[in-house]
Amino acid sequence: MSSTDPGLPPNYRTVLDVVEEAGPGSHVTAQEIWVRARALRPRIGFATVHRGLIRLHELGAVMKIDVPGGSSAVYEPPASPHAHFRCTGCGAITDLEYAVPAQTVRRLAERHGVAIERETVTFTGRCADCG
Amino acid sequence: MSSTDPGLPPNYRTVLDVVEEAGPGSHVTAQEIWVRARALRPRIGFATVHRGLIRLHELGAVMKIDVPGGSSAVYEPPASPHAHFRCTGCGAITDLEYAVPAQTVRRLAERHGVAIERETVTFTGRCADCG
DNA sequence: GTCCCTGCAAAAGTTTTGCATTGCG
DNA sequence: CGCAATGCAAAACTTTTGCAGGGAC
Repeated sequence: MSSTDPGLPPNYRTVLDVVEEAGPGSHVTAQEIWVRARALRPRIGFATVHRGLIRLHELGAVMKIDVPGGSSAVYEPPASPHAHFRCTGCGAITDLEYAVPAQTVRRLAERHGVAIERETVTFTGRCADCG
Repeated sequence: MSSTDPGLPPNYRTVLDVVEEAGPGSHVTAQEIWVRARALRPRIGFATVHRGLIRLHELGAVMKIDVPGGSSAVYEPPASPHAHFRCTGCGAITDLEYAVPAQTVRRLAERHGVAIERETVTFTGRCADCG
C-alpha cells in the first residue's frame, strides 16, 4: 500500500491512491483518474496526474495497459501477470488469467537475439452480455 | 493476392496493393501507406487511405496492429498468428513466432464466458542493436 | 539558492468526421 | 436518379510539453 512509499510528492501520492483504490481488475483511464483525484484535491491538474502516472509507472507502482482498439491507455495496480479481454461491443475490459510461460519467453528472446522486458497479451471479442 | 478481390474500389485496391507489397513482417503506418499509395495515385487523400484500411481490416484483407508504446497503429498483410516485439530503444517492430495455444484460448473463453475472436501478443524490450 | 512539483495553457500527433463532388450502374 | 467512393479541410481526442509560480530543503 501507499504507506510504504518513500517521499512521493503529495499529488503523485494521490494519483497512486486513486489507482490502488480502484483495485485490481479495474482499468481506469488518465481522465478518470483525474476526475477521482479531484475529489481528493480539487485543484489538481490533468498534467500533474499524467506526469504522476508516468513517474509511478517508472517506479513500477502502477501498470499501464495499452488496449488495442481502446482509445485511451488504462492503468491498474501492479498484479501478477495476466492478460486482458476487450469486448468489441461495450468496450469493457476484464482480466484473464493468462501469461506467456517464462520458459517460452526465454526461448523467444534467445532465438531472436533480443532482451524481453515486458509482455502484453490482449484478447478481443464479445463478452457474455454483448453476445 | 489482390487479383482475387471482388469489386474493390480502385483506391482501396491501391491501399491493399501497398500493404501486400510491403510484405509480411513489414509494419507500415497509415501515413507511410499514404505516401506509397501516392506514388501510384498522386491525388489519393489520406482520409481515403484511412477509410480503405478500415474497410480492408473489416474484410480481413489487412491486419491492424496496435503496439503498446508505439504512437501509430501499423498494418501488415494477413499471416499466420504471430507476436510482435517492439524495441524501446529504436522503436523497431519485428515479428516473433508465437501464438497463444488454441486450446488455451478455448479454455479461457469458456471459463470467463466470453467469445474470443482475436488475440494480440506484444513483447517490449531491447533489440540486439540497442543492447 | 536550487530543485522539482504544480497548474494552466497550448502544442503535437493520430484518428475520425463533414461535406461537396465525382463516377458508375 | 441513387449510391458509394473520393479529396479536402476541419474536428475530436489523447498525449505531451512549455512556462511561470511556489514550496521544500
